[in-house]
Amino acid sequence: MADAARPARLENGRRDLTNIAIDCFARYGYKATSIARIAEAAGLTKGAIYYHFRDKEELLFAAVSDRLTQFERSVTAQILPPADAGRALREIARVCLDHATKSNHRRFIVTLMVEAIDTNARLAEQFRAMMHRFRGFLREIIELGQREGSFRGDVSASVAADVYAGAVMGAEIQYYQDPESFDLEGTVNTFLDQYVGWLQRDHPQRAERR
Amino acid sequence: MADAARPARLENGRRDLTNIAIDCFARYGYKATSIARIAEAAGLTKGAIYYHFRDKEELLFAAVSDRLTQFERSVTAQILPPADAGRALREIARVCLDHATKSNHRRFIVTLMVEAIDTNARLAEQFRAMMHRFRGFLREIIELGQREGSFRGDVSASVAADVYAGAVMGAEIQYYQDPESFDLEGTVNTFLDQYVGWLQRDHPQRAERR
Amino acid sequence: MADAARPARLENGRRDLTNIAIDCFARYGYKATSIARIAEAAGLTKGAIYYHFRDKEELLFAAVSDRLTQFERSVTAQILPPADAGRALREIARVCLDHATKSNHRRFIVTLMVEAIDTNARLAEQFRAMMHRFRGFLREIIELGQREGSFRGDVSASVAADVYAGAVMGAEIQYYQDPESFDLEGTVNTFLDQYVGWLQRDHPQRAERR
Amino acid sequence: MADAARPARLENGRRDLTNIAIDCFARYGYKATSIARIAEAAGLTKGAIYYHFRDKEELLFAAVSDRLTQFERSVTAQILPPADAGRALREIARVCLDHATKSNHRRFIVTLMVEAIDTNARLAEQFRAMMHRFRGFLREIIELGQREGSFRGDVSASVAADVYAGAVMGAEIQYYQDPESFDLEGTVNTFLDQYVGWLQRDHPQRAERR
DNA sequence: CATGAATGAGACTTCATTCAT
DNA sequence: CATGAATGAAGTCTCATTCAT
Repeated sequence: MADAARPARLENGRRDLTNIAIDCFARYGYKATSIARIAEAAGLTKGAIYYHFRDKEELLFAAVSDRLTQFERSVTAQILPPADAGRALREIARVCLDHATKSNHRRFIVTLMVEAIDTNARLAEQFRAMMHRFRGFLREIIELGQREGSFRGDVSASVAADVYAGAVMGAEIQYYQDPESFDLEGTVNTFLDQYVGWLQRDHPQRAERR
Repeated sequence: MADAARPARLENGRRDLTNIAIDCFARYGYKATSIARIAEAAGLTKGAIYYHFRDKEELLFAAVSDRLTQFERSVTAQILPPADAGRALREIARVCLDHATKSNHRRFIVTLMVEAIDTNARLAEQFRAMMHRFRGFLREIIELGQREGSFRGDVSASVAADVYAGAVMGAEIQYYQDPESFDLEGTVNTFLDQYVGWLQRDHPQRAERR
Repeated sequence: MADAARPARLENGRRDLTNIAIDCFARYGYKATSIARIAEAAGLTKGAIYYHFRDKEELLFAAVSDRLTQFERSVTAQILPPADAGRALREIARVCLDHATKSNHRRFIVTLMVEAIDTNARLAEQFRAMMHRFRGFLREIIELGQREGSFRGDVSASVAADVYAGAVMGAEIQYYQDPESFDLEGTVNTFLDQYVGWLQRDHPQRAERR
Repeated sequence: MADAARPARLENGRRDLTNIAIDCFARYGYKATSIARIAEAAGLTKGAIYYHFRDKEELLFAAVSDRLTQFERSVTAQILPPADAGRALREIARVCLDHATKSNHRRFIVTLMVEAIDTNARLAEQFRAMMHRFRGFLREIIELGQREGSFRGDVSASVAADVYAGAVMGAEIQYYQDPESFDLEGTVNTFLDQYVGWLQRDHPQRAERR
């Protein structure tokens, strides 16, 4: 199709392809992104893709793994060392919001995470694991705060982590759904105020019921 | 899902079909559910489906509308009249959890809500509107609490509603992702304690130091 | 679908339907006109059409027969009695042009006449017969002219009729193809001048040098 | 139609396919020719057709373009240089009759040309353009005759071209409609006698009225 | 007479995937 | 490594037609 001298667009095979692929996936959705589209975006033919990846699914998997790794790195990298647990929780939320608003990749990942639940077992497992690690990371921070004494000790760090993860993700989704009018930052900040306030309140004596 | 004894032929045309359809969609996902599959499940031929619905998309739309209406009804019906704002918020969450755990329809709806964002403009709009109504409903309850004096007046009822909606939805998604090991009820209850506690604290009458 | 009191649109079944049908056919073409479309245009349901006509094809056949009859009537009615053969030929052309430019029915008929050739044997036969009658009619006029002595006797009236029929039809088609810029009237008039001139020239009584 | 020995697999992709396709179209009509039929005739699968052509329509378009080009080539090739304008007009008619009687492709083209008018805008435009070129070609020949002095100068070369094109096409259609009994050659020859005679008659003084 | 529901066959089209060169 | 050509299965949709009520 391309005659004569076409500047070879790719140099390191797989890696470049996953980047291009996730771009396409993020723009059109997984199903609606045909191999042909990715191939075209990469300046290759479909056959070439199959040299690098057994499957469309494997391509997706690789692409998602890439992004996930990047995300996890950017969370842990910027947080450590978490001198102050409260501040750390705010930092993590900031990183999430950053990702959420700066490109559509994060949005695709979240979308896919939900989609994959009943669609792609292998991917679902990967996401499950990622969320598991994420919540584990949060839990550690909360436990740290508890050990430090800045966080109350009468709450399950584990459940608290779940609440946090859910609140941030739920806010994100509302934002994706309606970016024009949903105030993502305000919502998350309000949540953080309330959440961190709750964790820091030190009334072991005052039992919460139910 | 199909109630009791279905007499080989459908009687309520569209209505029955949307029920059957959403069952299939919920089990296999939208894309993976072929018209043929729905037709078979309904004991009809493909053509019959197209007699009732112009499109696969319209069938989805109708099916989703049905469910949404049902959900909204079950929320408003069981809540009104909301004598006590705090209790009302807990009730709503209970209804959501109920739907979330009793059938896969709700799960499908939530999944689809995310999927549709970049996939189906008309549906996305419907979900946007539904979420809008839902948050509006929550906001009214919160404002009621504020007027009653049981909720603090120094927070934006609107943002508070967003926080609530996000936290519940985020928890649900984590549960859908990992129903075996994610403690949905615990997470939501913990959130509610903290959230309602936050709303009830600090209102004029009740002095608070620090 | 139609509730309560709908003003019965049709009174004499078949006849009304053929009129409506040919309107649709002329607008969208035969294949592209579904029974549903005709039914809707008639304010009926598909089933009702099948009460009156065995087939879509029969409906077309009946509709075409109607039009053809009308056309033939309008040709013979306005021509008779053909005092002057030359003038009669001009009259006939005028009638054709009239039909050609005043509605899209004639255009549909011509289109269909060509289409039907390899598509619909029964219809093709009907058109063949119609053209046969038309050419026969022309031939008679020419023979009349020959007997009268106003037309030359050394040409086959039959072939002359064929030439005439073809020239008019060919002009029409060019016009249908490009109504904006094809000068139908001019073309046919020029043809008639030349054709009638040819028929009138050289006949025995009327000496002609060179 | 496919020349000589086709080695089980096609070699010239598109070109071969257009040939096979037009064969099918000419035999069964456009609508009645399914992609499956063409694929089978080509010894390929449906998918292969879609590799080469985006659409059934594009396949038709390509096939028609091919034929049209061939026709135009065979007209211009065999005519040039038109030493004698009168003879050239007879030659062109001969080429048309040749095409008309030797294969059903020409017949299909003419049929389609009429069908396409209200059915396929792009194709209609192509036919319009072709007819435009054809009439232009004829006009030039007539003008040549006029400059040479062998044709009378008091007629519009343009309208004369239209008359010629229509008469030949109209004769053809009558022939297609009834090949057994319609005398195509006789009709066209009679027309040519009369037409060329008319053009050659040099009476500027003898005005034709209306 | 007419309707509404349903059928069934077939059409077009898409796409992941394969493979010889 | 890469391409171009091809496959084959599946999917969505259309439509003439039938029939019980």
